[in-house]
Amino acid sequence: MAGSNLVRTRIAPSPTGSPHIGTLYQALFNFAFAKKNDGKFLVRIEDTDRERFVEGAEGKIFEAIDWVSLSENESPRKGGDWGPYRQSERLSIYREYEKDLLEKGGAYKCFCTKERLDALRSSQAASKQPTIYDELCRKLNEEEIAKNESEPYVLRLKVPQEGNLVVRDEIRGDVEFDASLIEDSVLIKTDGFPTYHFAVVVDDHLMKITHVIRGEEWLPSYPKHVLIYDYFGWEKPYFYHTPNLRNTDKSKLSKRHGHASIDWYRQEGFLPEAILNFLALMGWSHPEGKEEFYLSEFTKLFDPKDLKPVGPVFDLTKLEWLNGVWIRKFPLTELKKRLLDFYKNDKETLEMFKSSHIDLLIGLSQSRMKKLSDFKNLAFNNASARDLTTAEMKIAEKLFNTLSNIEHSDWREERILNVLKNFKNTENVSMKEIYFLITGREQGLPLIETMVKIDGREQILENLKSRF
RNA sequence: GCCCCCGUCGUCUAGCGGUUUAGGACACCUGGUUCUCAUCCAGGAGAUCACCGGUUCAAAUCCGGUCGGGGGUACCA
Repeated sequence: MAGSNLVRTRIAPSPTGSPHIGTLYQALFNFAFAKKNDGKFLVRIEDTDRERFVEGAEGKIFEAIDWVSLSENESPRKGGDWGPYRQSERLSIYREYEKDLLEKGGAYKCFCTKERLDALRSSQAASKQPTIYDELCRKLNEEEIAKNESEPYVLRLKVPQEGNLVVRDEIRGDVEFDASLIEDSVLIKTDGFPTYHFAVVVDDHLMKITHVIRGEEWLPSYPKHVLIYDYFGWEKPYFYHTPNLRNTDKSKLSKRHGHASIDWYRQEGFLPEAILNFLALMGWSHPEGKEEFYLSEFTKLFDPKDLKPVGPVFDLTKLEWLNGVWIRKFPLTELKKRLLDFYKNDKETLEMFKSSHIDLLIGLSQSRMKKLSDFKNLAFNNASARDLTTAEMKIAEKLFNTLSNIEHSDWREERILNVLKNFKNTENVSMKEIYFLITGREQGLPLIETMVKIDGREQILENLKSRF
């Protein structure tokens, strides 16, 4: 490819809001494939839309990339040989290639005003056949080009008026388009900024991208990109159009219907490992049918051509399960680190981490957490779920008396267990009820261990007494 | 409307013409372990492979059509 066998991939996010989970999805594939081939993975910021530009959004994209450890080799922040990596800083480059394209006959200047364009486009014939509209427009502009030379214009791609355009997608095979149905798209806007179509091609070529792995929403405009490559006489990279992640109602994963923002997953206490693992399972499957694997393993196995073209529904329930799997997989020290980081802005909870029992609490919570956010409630919430009924109060009082009979020095696990079992039989109550009486909760950390190692005799007795 | 892509349990998927009574995972249900819950273990239910037609001795697997879903149709990406 392009005079070198070094694989180079990229993601090209737009700084238009909080980073989207779909960006991570693309990043994962591009990162993995580059790594597999000892290539380079880069991040290019596509900030050509000044209307939708959001200050600070770029920083959040990199924050997300760092969070999941999909670190890039080249980018605006890391630099590289083929920068700048921000499109807004490449305007002069596009201008240069505009001239080139014009000379090669691949594009033309269009001086049409918005009004004239709308009129052309809305004519009945043109609305069905862009070719007609394009033809009119080309003719008008040819006549006017000399006298309008100083007026603002738009650069438009010259799409053939007839014939088929066949493009190759490495996942689906050849895809055929009718050229007469493709509009002469705008390549450079009046504000001097390029549109996506022009900028991607120029940049991917200049940045020596060998494999373009991008969302399937680009498939319909793919022939335009190919046209540009061909006009320039450039070698094309391989293209893979990945399926889009879907909401439960099958629509494209959006902020409206689902959880599209990476921030949300982070705030909920999902682990980067689990998210990546889960994302890898969308459209791809492990050759041995494994469900849980490390990024490093995925990186060795992944080939974008194995991707399924079907848009997968993003199933939060399975992600939660997988997150639990990863939480259980961690050694205690690692889990503690993650927890500490997760609660770093929650002063009150952070204070609780100073408890001398913290390691025990984490250990006991580990198999009971699906998300890091579950820990707080599991380990530190002592509030009763509800008040006791009068019948329960009677039993609670008996239980209190029974427990009180255990001497402080005898407050050991096996002793308590025996007493409780005995109580259960004589009073004909279930262990579940006893658990509730003592803890005030329907479920939670193991009862006896917490009674001995965490709360202690006095605390338990005091709590129990307050309930009746 | 037009163009393009897609269509296996509710969801993620295996399957690439015969080894398939279509396999695994999540979720769900049952049982076991257990001081509650969870973990863990064992088992169960769940898909006429969207539908119709064709090719073939043989089709979830190949072809065509229909329907359904998604995406695109911007001086947004």
